[in-house]
Amino acid sequence: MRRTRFDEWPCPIARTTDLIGDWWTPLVLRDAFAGCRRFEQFQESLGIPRAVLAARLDRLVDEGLMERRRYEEHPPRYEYRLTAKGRAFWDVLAAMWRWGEDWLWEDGAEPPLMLADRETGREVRPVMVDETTGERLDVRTIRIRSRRGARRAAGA
Amino acid sequence: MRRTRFDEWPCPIARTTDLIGDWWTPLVLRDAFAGCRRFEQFQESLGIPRAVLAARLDRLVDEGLMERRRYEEHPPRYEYRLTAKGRAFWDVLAAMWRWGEDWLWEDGAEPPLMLADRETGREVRPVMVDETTGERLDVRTIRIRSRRGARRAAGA
DNA sequence: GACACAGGGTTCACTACTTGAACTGAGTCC
DNA sequence: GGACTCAGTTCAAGTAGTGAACCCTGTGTC
Repeated sequence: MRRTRFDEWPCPIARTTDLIGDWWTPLVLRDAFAGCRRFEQFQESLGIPRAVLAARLDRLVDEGLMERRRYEEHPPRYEYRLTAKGRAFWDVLAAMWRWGEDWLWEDGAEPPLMLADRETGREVRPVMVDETTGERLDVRTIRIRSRRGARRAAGA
Repeated sequence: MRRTRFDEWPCPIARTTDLIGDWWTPLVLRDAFAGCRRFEQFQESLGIPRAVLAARLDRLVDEGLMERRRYEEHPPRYEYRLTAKGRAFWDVLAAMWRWGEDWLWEDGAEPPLMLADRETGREVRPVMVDETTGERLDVRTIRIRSRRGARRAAGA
C-alpha cells in the first residue's frame, strides 16, 4: 500500500507533482537557489529532520536536479549543486512565489520578503506568458488535449 | 509529531508548498481547470481514495480556492468551482506543466498531452517573464531579500 | 410499500511516511 | 587523547494515505 505514484502518468503536472509533493522538497530547492550547498546549511536553514533531508537530497540527485560533488579531499566534504534541470525548475518556484505573494497575505499585509534584481535592486514580479504570442496566459482560452488529436487536426 | 506546517512562514514559496504539498492536491486543481465539478467526477478521473478527496476539497474550500455550491435542490447535489484565487493558481500549474514537459520525458519522447488554444488549436508554451521588463526570468540575476532592506536601500 | 440505484460522502484496518532525538564514523585541531 | 565538524544513519512514536466497505438522502419503478 505505497503512496500512489504519479511519475509514470501521461500528464506533466502529475509527474511534477510526484516530485514536489514530497514534503520539504520545494523548500530544499528554494534554498539551493538562495545559495545553500552543504548538508548542514540546508539542515540549519530549514530545521528539517536530518533523515528527511538525506532522503530528499538523494532523490533530487537521482532525478537529476542536483549533483553531489566532493569539494574537499581532506577531510572529504560534499556539496549539492543544481544542474541545468534543477535551475530550470526556478520557473515553478517563481510561479509559487508570485501566487503566494498575491493570495496568501490577505489582510492587506505584505510578505516580508521580495524577489529583486541582483544589481538594480528593483522588485521582480514574475508572470506567465505564452512563449510565441508573449501574451499573459488566460485559463479560459486554454485546454488540455492529446498531441495525436493535434496531429490529426493538422492533417499529419 | 504532526507534519511540519509552513503556512505561517514568511516565504511565499513555503506557504504555497504547505498547500500543494498535500498529496493529490495539484491534480484535483488540474481537474477543476479541465472542467470537473462534482465529487464523483474527480474521484473517477483521478482514482483518488474517497476519504482523501473529501479532505482535499474541504481544504481547498477552507483556503478559498474553491467554493461548494448546491446546484440542484431535489435531490440536493453539490459542485465545487474555482474561485478567483483558485483560477489565479493556474500559473503555478502551467509552470509545472512546462517544466514537466521539458524535463520529464528525457529519452526523446514527447508527452502525449499538450496545452492548446481553445479556438485556434495552436500549442501554448508557458514561460515566466518579469512583469515590468517583459524579459524571461534568469535565476542568476535574482535574489530573495527583505522588503525592509529594500525600503532602506531606496531611502524610505 | 419494497427494491434498486445515484451522488456524496464517512468509517475502518492496514501501511507508509514524518518527526525528533540519539548515535556513528571519518578526519582535523590542539 | 579529547573536543569538534561535517555528513549522515538508526530508531520509537505518531500522522497521513490506501482500499474497501458502509451510510444516508432522495428518485424511479413496479
